[in-house]
Amino acid sequence: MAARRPSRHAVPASPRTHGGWERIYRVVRRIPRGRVATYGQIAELAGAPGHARQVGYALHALPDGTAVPWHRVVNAHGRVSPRSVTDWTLEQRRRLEAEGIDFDDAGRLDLARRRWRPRRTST
DNA sequence: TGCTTGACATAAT
DNA sequence: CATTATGCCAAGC
Repeated sequence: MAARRPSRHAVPASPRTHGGWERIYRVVRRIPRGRVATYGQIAELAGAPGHARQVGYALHALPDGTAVPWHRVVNAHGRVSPRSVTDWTLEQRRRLEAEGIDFDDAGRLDLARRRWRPRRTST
């Protein structure tokens, strides 16, 4: 599909220059297939409660084709966060549906049922 | 060096 | 349900 990168302004991420995104990616990678987590949840698990916005920024900085399951991160409303390039928003939803997650007419998924619940913050 | 922007969240209105 | 305000912080310009 749209194998186009959304990079509109910031291309990130030289694996070396990255400041602390690594911490965030590590948490996102733990999200199991068929489960989702919210930005705020990721921030908290990453040890940075309240930094939800930075989580979004970090995911934005990911290169396409990354191993990080960025599509499993949705906003607190249980919806796929609308971004600048619609194609990728649809791609995210498509991937989630492929993992068995269903959306209602309002474009929301059942967070209460699909939310990832890790036992602990990481050991 | 300093202001603006942005895959967000939460509370208040 | 939508809008506004505030917190957070890295990257762009």
